[in-house]
Amino acid sequence: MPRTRTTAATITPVTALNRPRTVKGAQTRAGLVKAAKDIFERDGFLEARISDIAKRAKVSYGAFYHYFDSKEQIFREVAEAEEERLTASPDEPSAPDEQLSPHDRIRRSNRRYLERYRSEAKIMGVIEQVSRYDPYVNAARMASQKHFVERSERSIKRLQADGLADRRLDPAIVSDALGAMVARFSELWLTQGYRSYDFDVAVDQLSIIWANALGLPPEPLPVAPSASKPARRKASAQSA
Amino acid sequence: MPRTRTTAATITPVTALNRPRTVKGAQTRAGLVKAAKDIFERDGFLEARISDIAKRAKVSYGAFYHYFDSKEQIFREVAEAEEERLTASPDEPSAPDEQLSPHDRIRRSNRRYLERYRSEAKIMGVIEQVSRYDPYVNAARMASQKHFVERSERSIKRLQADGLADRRLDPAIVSDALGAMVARFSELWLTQGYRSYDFDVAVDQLSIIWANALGLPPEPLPVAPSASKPARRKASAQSA
Amino acid sequence: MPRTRTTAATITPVTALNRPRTVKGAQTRAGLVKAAKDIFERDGFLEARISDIAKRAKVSYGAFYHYFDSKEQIFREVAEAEEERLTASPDEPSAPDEQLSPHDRIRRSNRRYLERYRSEAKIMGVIEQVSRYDPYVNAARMASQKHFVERSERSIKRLQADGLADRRLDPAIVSDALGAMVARFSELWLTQGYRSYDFDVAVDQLSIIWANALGLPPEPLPVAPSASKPARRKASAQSA
Amino acid sequence: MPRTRTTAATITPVTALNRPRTVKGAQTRAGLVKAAKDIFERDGFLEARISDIAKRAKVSYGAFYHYFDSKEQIFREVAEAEEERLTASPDEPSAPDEQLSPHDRIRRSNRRYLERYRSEAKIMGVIEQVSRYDPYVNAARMASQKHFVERSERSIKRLQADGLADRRLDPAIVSDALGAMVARFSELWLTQGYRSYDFDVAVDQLSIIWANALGLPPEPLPVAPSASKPARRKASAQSA
DNA sequence: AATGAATGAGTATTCATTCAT
DNA sequence: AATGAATGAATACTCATTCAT
Repeated sequence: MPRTRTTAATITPVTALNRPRTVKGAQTRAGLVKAAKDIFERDGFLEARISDIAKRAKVSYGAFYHYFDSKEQIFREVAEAEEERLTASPDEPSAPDEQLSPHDRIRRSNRRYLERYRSEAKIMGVIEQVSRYDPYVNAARMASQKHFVERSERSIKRLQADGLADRRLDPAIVSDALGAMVARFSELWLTQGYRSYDFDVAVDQLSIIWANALGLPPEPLPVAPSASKPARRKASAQSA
Repeated sequence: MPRTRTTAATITPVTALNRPRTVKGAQTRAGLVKAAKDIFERDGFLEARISDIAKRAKVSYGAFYHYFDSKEQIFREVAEAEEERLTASPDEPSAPDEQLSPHDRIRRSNRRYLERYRSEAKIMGVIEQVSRYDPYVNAARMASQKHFVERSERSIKRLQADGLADRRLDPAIVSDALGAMVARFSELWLTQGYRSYDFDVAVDQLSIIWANALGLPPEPLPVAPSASKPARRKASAQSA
Repeated sequence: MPRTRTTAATITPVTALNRPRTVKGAQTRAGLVKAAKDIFERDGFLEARISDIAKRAKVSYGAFYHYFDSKEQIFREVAEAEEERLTASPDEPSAPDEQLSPHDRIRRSNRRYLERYRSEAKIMGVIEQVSRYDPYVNAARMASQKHFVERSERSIKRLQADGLADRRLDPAIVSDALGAMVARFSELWLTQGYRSYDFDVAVDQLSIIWANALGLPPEPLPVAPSASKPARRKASAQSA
Repeated sequence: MPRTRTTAATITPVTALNRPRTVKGAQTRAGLVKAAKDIFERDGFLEARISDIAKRAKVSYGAFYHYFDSKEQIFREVAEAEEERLTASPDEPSAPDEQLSPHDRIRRSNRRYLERYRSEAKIMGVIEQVSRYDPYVNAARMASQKHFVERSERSIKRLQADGLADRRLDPAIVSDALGAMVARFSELWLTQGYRSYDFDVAVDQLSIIWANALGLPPEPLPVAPSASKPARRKASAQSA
């Protein structure tokens, strides 16, 4: 097929792709994946040319097809790697969850997501695009989203059981909705250049929305003994 | 150029090539738009063929180009019509806003959005797709989103001024975020078949999240004077 | 698919080919078929290039695909036309069959076949080639062969019923075998340049074999009253 | 040139690139030939992939090219082996030819040919295919055919000299034609699945045609002294 | 002897768009 | 207004063959 028709129907190809069996082969393959990501970031999926990928990896046209079946396939590999990165456990063990207040856990989780999204914003934008017509990429996107949503869902259930969260909330829908909020907000803000916010402010605001939405009791003030008006906290939060 | 690549750079003016000057011409043009929508719904933007559109409109190849410059252009027209439909004022004048409680206004607004999204879910899915690579369509999508967001923003400001909404909230970010939540939740649920929810439950839950997020004071019970526990309200809210 | 893989599995394509709807279109299409035959004769099927066909027909690349789906398809059309030519009724009504002796009918039939095969020997050679890997072309080849075989079969049955042909013969197998003989002999002689025979001699010899094979009684001498030795006839037959 | 088009012009010498010098090498080479035959039988020549041949022989890509120049070359070797098998002298010395009647010799010869063709029908079909575009394979096919034809030709001459065969027959043409008949009938019947005949019946019928064609005097009944009607012989012939 | 990574020329095919009628 | 024939640029993909190890 001379022209890639990005069809949902395209099922996994018959031709098995070659797994590299030597160190050199593994390097070549890795180089292709790296090059592909660069090209996809630069040109988007549709405009990306296999020839450009091969050229940037400094290998021949054929080398590409030695390891990959198609542009779709290498993109899926790039996308999967990104989704894994997005859901990976943090490198530093950090404070154990138990020590943190619900508010802090929400904040930490949102910050982490936004930081990771931002650091790979360009390719995330392309993944968002492709996920709308490649069911495979969409599945990977969904799997990653599910990771966050299920964590929220468990957390919401626990908070409800503890009498800390609004009992009217359906944990499944609410975690979907809040997950959708963060994901779409990230895309809008970080890949589509829609308005520009201060990073810390955005983290803070999303976290307030999240905590409020769950109906969490007001957060005890971090350090100072008194100070009760919410309006005051705003400033301190933004400066964080 | 025999073939237009769907390039982000291609931003042609909206002006249609030929405005029909006769009744028959207007019919032909309208038939093409109608046919295009059907084909886009069936095949998506990338897979849609001008030939299929012309065939379905029962006109020739050339007739298409008599009225439209390109596939992009006719899609933009379809997309714009949808966005307008989404943001249109309700047909029935309904109760004046002033009469409604903030909670009810939120609920009504969410219900209207979800209803409209659902009734055209198929083409909305395609618009979501195309908006990721056609800046013009994206602009239309954003304009429609802005419509909702700005309304929320004004509303949040007013509620904050009235001491009814959490003052820590930045109205701009929050309205963006909540708008993102509803938009993305709609897409996930109504076009990507991700889980399936009861329509009324979904409206209700999104509205609770929204009201909670703004920190609105608890809603007075609709009819009965007493009954204070939130848990009880759940049932009545769902039946709304 | 950038490279034609001549696969037996290739089923009829989904894309309907365009039927010409104007006189000009019909001319273009016919020109392509003519050009294709020339190119196939010159280069064989595998080596033939669509671009060469289009060039020779003095139309663009796209014009080819306006009327045909693939190289296979246009070849099939060329092949079918040849097979039809091979089995077509003679232009001149000629002497009615009833008037002819069995020997003469055999001779006339063989002559006609060989003449027709010879006049299109080049393309027949290509058809023989392609019929070995394109089941569709093979089917056309078989259909034409069947035409001759069934005629022989009926004839053999009649001759057996009349006591003129060897009753041990199974009409189906024998007509297949004699049909195979003439077909393969034609290919060997006329397309593969295997030995070179005088045309009339070849017709005569094949016809003698055929008549002998059926066990027909000796043919009464054409003109002369006596002369009984077969050997003598040879000369006169060859000169026919 | 990275890719050899199967061109009629490509006539490379038979000399193998590397004759194996060790036992192991000879095994590898033999394994490749065996694997090649399997793959050619399964996929045909055009669809056969060197990679599949190497895989089936459980050796690497490079090993193939250590022993063979090209796909053409290994096919030629496979084809030659088949043609040799087809023309090989029978294993059992059998009754000396002199003892057999002309009818019996014809029958024995046809039976042997059909048996051998049938036992390797799959690869014979591929050889028929390739012989139409590889002149080298065609030459091998012709050589084998010539083997039979020349034997027939000598036999016909002898029978004519003995007054047993129709003197009008030109031994060269007739042996070509009858050889063509048996060869093509075999292909049609045994590789193309055209009708299906009982093996013994087919041998018998071809032999009757052959004997009749030569104008041999009727065969004396095998055992019994009397019984003169030809029709009766059919049964006994079939049981042969 | 053997491995398998790397090469890259060669071509069918698509389909938006133009234009003569 | 409408037809539909004609255009042709653009590219993914194959796989025989080479070659460094």
